[in-house]
Amino acid sequence: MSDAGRVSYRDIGAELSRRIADRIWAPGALIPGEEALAQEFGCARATVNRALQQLARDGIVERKRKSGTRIAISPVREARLAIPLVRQEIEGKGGAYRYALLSRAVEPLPEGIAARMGLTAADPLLHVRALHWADGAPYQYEDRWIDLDTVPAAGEADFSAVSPNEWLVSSEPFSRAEYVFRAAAASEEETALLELSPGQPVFLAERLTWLLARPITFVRMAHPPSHRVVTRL
Amino acid sequence: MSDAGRVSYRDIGAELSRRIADRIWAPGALIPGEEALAQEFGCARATVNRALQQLARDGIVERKRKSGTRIAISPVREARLAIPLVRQEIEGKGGAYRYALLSRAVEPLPEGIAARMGLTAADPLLHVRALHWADGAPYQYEDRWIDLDTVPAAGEADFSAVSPNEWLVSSEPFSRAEYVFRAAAASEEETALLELSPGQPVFLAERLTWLLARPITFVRMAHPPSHRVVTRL
DNA sequence: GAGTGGTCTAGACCACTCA
DNA sequence: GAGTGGTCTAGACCACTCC
Repeated sequence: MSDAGRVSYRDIGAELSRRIADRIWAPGALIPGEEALAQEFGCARATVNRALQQLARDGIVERKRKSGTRIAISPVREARLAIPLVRQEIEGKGGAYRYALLSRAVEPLPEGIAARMGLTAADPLLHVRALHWADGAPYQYEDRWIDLDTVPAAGEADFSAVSPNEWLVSSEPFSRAEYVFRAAAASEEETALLELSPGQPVFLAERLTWLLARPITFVRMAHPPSHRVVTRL
Repeated sequence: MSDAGRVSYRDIGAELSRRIADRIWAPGALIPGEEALAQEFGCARATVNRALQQLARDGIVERKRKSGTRIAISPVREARLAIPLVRQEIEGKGGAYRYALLSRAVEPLPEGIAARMGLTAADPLLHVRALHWADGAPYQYEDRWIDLDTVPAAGEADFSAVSPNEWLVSSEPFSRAEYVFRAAAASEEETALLELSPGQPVFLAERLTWLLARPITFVRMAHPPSHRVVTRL
């Protein structure tokens, strides 16, 4: 037995990727079935299957039963975007993290945010505003609304030491979220808090989180224009 | 045999997720080994393994040989960001797509971009500028540099009918790409082309693509502030 | 050394989809 | 109906890591 020569799903994935890159199989082309590839590589079909499933997850190929596996025409590749806590994000870059609570009050929900959360405007929600610094410079202004019906325990938390970001993650770990990234002109408040010059834009990341069908929190995170969101594929 | 009652890796993933959500296993906790879970669920270890690998990919658990599997303390969940072609992006939303080439010339590479591409400033590269519309409104201004040493065929393409975006995707495989999202004040050119009011910001997506160690292309895509990048997790 | 996850195999049956 | 991928099994051995 050639134990050392055992074929791995990585080997197969690499070889298939090479063939695609080298245009041996052009975009749109149908490639051999799993059985045939297993024979060619001298391995079990399950091993080929695993390699192909990975390529399919990465958007390199498209698979359909009965039809077979094709090279994706336009590689709608998916980027993976890690979304850490602000503190981890800053400390991960070697920066010094500082946090301060700006305000905390139960207030009526503004209409625009109510619509996005699927709630009624003027419903009372917990409104928390906070600022995060990296190395002494303003890094993120956090403007958050929390539904106390869904997360009653948030009513007891005072957020002066632990940011609502971290508090929520550690108390409600498992939920569905939607992120929106966009650019906007900085409001007066944002200009002041982030120490911007007038007219500078902000980078906005807005996150909406649900626990099952109930909204937990909506947060708007404003960053100075030096902010970068980086991803690789 | 209860064929209908066969246990799927999805069932196991769902049940484990439920236990995590219900805090039966708190963040940081060590969960039973694969062997034990396989016995509990009455299935093969491979099935449990597949479920756990998926949870690990999603950042829900962390696995280490010998140590076992733990619930992730802070779910640094990864968002998946689909990166389609501009045309697909627009048509996928039901919009009418239009494209026009603005300019195409071999020019010396500006210093800032040369540094990011790992090239020497003043190297001659193909500079292509183009505009993409959705439903008659400017959607994206594309400002692209292409390394003709790596992609000589681009010298023959005229890009008047097919955007460089689509041409490159369908003719040149790439091995690695890096995206940067950020906000910036619109330049005069961007203000004019995207039909913005003075002082409005733009949303920038910059993409750098390599074939092995060689840079293929750098592109800066500027969108009006109405643009949204949306992702779920 | 020993425990736990990582991977491969050979075979089987199922599920979807095309013709 | 038939072809192709999707999944599960039972068993085996390997690889990493903690002690």
